[in-house]
Amino acid sequence: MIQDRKQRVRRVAERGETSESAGAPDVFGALASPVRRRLLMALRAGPRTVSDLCEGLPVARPAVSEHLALLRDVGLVRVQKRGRERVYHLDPRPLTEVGAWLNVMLAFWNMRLGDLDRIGEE
Amino acid sequence: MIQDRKQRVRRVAERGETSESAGAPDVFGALASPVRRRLLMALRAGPRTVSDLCEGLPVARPAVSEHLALLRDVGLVRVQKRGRERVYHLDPRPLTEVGAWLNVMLAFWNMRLGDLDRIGEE
DNA sequence: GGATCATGTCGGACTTTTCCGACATGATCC
DNA sequence: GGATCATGTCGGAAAAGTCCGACATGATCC
Repeated sequence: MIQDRKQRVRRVAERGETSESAGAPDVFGALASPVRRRLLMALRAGPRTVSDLCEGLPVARPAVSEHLALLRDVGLVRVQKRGRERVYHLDPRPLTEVGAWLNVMLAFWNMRLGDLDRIGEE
Repeated sequence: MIQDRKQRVRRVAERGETSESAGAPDVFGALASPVRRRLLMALRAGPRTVSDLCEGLPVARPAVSEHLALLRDVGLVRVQKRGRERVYHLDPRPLTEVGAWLNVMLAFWNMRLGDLDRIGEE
């Protein structure tokens, strides 16, 4: 999460930068917010409208709307118009990037589990 | 990553708040920074001193030092004094929290893989 | 002891994020 | 058409994050 969403979008639009060079928030950044993680968890049960998703959350609707926009940017959710509502669907495919990264780290763990004991607390 | 590290530490110290209520950065927040992810990846190969870890990174040493402090706070690394150096070790155990969270999300995916096709782009 | 090296931390600048109230848009209902 | 509902977006404030130069600390070496 290197940059403001508005700024980034503007820079990509005005100067033809790639999302990459403009510092697009990545999946890891998207998961950094507890609110966004709760949104994703809520969507696990099925598609939901924005109003539905707002319930039980500690922030007001505009904030939720922006969190959803960020999740949209990184591809974790998709929208469907339905009348005057927007229905959000979960799309967990970008999470495989996190999974892959994690596997690399935990592979190390499995291979050297015993090492942890030898690490002094100083 | 809800709060400034210095502030949080102060609040925990002065007012007896738990790390939880003071909004301690969690593992997800720790992984949000590319620099921190690179640090963890570098530590995969084995223990490293701070100077070693600084090489090839796009930021100066004080920044690296603070990133390491945050990783220490969430338990992803441990330190060992060795002479005038500090040797950092990887401790991937907190990553299991991320792994567990991810499994819940991806379980959904496996169970409803076909649904993705039916989601309209609008 | 004094010089040097490795590292942590402080002070402050700058950027990004988060959040909200207010307004804009577009669909629905009467 | 006008009222209403669901949602997005803007403007701006407040908080958090990131980064660096400068200084502090503590170990080593002479």
